[in-house]
Amino acid sequence: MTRREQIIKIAKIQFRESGYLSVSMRDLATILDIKAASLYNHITSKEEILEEIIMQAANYFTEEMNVIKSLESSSVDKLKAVIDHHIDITIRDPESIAILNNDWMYLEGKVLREFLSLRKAYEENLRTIIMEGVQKKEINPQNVEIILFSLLSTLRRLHSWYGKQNDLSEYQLKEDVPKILLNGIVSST
Amino acid sequence: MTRREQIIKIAKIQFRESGYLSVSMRDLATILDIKAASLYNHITSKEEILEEIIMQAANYFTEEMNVIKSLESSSVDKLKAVIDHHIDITIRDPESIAILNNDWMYLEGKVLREFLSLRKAYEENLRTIIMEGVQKKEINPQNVEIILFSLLSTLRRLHSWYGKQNDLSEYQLKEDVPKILLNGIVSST
DNA sequence: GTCTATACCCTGATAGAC
DNA sequence: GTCTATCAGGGTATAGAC
Repeated sequence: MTRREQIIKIAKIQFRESGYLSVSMRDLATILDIKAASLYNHITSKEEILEEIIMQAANYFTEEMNVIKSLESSSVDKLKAVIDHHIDITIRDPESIAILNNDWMYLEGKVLREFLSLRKAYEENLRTIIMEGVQKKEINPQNVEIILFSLLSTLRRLHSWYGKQNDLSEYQLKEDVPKILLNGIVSST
Repeated sequence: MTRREQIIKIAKIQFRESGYLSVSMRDLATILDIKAASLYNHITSKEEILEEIIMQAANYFTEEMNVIKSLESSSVDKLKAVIDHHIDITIRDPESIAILNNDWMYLEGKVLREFLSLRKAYEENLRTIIMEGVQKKEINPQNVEIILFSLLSTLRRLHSWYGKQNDLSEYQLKEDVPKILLNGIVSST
């Protein structure tokens, strides 16, 4: 692992734990047992670290959404694929997901605009899936925006309930989250 | 309105917009058209402002939960009451809710411990309501932790979809959010 | 109650020796 | 590639005049 990769690995852990603004370059350097100035031989700025972490995750979401869009499945199966994908990436890389969701607003300029564009496109694609499901009567004819909001709110916070102590297990996430999101809570009998 | 109340009112708006750490005392002072030093005649520290905003909201949640606990209703009606209450307070005071959910980790010492204690008790009470609902077969026999997580994730992010432009309306929140959270998305016909 | 002036600390980042 | 030394700027907060 290169020094650069080490820096980003440590930054992921620290940013997730304390937030981007609360972690200083000196903090990162101390953990790596070097001086803060030495970090700048491997990265050009603190923000560059944030950009790399967030945009890598954002691009991954975009790619997966493009795959799901082109599936020839029912709308509910597409929704299920979106949910499964969120769960998978949350289990595999909870730090990146936490940072993407908590600290994206500290991106600047062109990168911020690019991030917002990807995010908007992702939401728009998910909205389309839901709308088609309503049209085909696979999905209850309720407010599409609320369904979108409720789904994304839960999926985007998965990281905060996974990967620490006495939290949800991988099995629980994969088995029960899709059921509850799609089928609801209240018994229909 | 006293100067102190003015300071807290401005702080609520700014903290919600930019985050606690990104708003400086100089920022608050500039908006009030005074110098930063003058703020300290009305408050003792920046953190005191945060504490007042968050603990007021947290105590309010606690009081409401105590009312709901003692209702003689079905578990589903209690859940509905919890959801309605979140929606009401989000509509009435979105700034406080946003700050509570985004910036509670910047509380320190005794106040932080008090906050975490209230939060834990709130979750425990909600967990009990869900468990009783499962026992009485009002609620689907699925993982209680997942139901709790999914519900709280959505309710705690309501503020981010309300109160800016082209977002959810008050009517949409009150009408559709409870339905979707309780009854799910997928058509059961 | 507000001001000016300032103390003190921490931040991201750079220059240049080794 | 890491170091020491340092800079410029921003942060919270205080002292004391008015």
